[in-house]
Amino acid sequence: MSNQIVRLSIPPPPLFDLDQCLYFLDRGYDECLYQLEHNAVSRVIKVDDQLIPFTIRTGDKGNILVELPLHLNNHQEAILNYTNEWLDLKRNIDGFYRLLSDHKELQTLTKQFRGLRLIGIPDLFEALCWSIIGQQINLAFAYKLKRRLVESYGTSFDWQGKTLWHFPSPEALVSLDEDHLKGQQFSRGKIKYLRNVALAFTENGLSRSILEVLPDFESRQTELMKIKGIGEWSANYALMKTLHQPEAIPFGDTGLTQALFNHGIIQDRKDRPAIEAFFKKVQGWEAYTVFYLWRSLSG
DNA sequence: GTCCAGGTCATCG
DNA sequence: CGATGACATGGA
Repeated sequence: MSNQIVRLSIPPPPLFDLDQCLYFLDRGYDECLYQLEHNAVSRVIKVDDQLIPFTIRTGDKGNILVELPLHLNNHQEAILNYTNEWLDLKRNIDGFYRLLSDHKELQTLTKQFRGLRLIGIPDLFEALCWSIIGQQINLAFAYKLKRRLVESYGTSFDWQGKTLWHFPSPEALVSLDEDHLKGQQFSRGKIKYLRNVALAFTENGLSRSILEVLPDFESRQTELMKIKGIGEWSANYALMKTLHQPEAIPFGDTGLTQALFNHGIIQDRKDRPAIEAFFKKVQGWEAYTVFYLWRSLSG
């Protein structure tokens, strides 16, 4: 009955490799918002307050296979839209590869990670909260904190023997329990900032679509930085991961400066003018460059 | 114990 | 404006 599955096959766009994307998703961190198996990833999305589970796996001939429960078949389109956003399937990244090929230090990335797409965080609220959680702590710890937040305030759906979690809603985090989160090793600062972000959504009407209507990168950045706790790094991180805004560069990011240093592009990690000068050379593909540089950190 | 980690804010000159 | 310090907490 309800455990029957529908399978959809998506032809892959040029310069796309699902295995590269899955490999990026599986860097050894304790991720709680999707579950990886061999050649597959499963998660839930929310449509009109209903949780819809699905799995993306590699099919033959490089095709992308999307699976969903038969009784939720009416949500096919929402799942496909989400998949397109999440894995950035609709973008022609020819220009990016041409640019990298011309770059002495970075051309190796086009071979190493061929077909990798900018894996996004389509939910703006989640991206902003994740940026706050990740501020100034190591990633392993950040994932631990995120799991605690999600399992305390999020929602879950059981499918195919898996419990799939969805990130908490702004409404759920507005009324978060400060002492509880303190006991879960959240700092006072992070707790306050998370609530500020939640309030921006519930009280001030912030949303992804509000942001999209704004005319340019700077106005979106300014809008996000009105929130106490969202600085330049967090705003740009969210714009990069949620809107795939090409010119979003998370300045100050330790991973980014580390990677630029590793590739011999900068000598001094605090030399912002040198970093800006480098990114001028990849104009239009800054976010993609950042993403590939991050990828280069984990082998 | 020390140093660092996918920063941000308030407070100075 | 740019510099500086406070904040907070686990992991190597």
